Amino acid sequence: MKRDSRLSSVLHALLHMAGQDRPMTSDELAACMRTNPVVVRRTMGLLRQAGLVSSERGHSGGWRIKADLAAVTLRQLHEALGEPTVFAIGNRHETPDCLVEQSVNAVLDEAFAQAEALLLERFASVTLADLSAEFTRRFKEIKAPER
Amino acid sequence: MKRDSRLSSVLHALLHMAGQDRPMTSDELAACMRTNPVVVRRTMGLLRQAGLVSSERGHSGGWRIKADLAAVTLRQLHEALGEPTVFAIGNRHETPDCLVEQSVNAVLDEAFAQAEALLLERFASVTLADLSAEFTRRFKEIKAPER
DNA sequence: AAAAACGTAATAAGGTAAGTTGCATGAAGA
DNA sequence: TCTTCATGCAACTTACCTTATTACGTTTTT
Repeated sequence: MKRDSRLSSVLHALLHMAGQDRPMTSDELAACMRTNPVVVRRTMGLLRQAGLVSSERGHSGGWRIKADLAAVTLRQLHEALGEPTVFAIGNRHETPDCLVEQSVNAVLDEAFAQAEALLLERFASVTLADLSAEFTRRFKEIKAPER
Repeated sequence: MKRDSRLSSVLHALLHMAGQDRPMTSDELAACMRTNPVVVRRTMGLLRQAGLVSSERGHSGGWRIKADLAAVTLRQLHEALGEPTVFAIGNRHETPDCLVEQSVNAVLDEAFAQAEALLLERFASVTLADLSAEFTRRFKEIKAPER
């Protein structure tokens, strides 16, 4: 199954943008992420709708982070992307007539709901600032390994 | 996104089989699940490889549950199906060069790993017997509602 | 005016689960 | 033994979804 990698993509993009003072263009971000600038616009457009980034057209235009890095959680980004389906596994029929299947669905749904709740809770606990710190930590580790 | 519904399917099938003394044919199961008998054979074949069901050919052949209902967990079934990918969301690149992307991946992977662990733990805690009991409960509730 | 950038719609490409067809094989019953 | 009913299996098709691409319009700066 083809997995939705937009959350991963926008995080990558936002962290690169965070290190810049000037706006970054869709072409620059696309080059970073090995994708197409139109895909970048489409995805970043969703973040703009959520008020997390802004875009400017014309010369020296591009994308800018609008929010405080410490105030943006992965969960907000997930929501900005339209809360895409989390699981690649699911029930065969959503509202079956068969009582057996209803029972199966109920039990599976409960398990999936718990796992999704945990995932979203984890997402809510991580901010862009945290990610940035994680990057800094890794960067230092590479420059001064085996301390 | 197209979701893998085989776990849901086999649970449905197994519960129907559990209520029967005779083997059930792929055609019968396919009719229950509104699918194709070949799909049933493909999926049930995986359970047979795991030793959970047996199949017999020819007249009065079909599928039978080999194991004790109380001894088979959803997790075992998930494993029998080849442990299909749980999440519909994932990293853009699995082993990126970019240190930023590595950091993003690491944090996301951690969250996904926790959620998957919880899901599998839930799966491990539910047996076919539990599902059967859930069905019985629902069945009684319908026959004697608002007690 | 030209160049650089985003905005958006429409379409193609690529991958995966599920569905379908066809034929071989084996077991039971007439 | 012959027919029927069942699984086994391979090959192919269909459906759907994400991502990529193409094309054109619009806005802003130089």
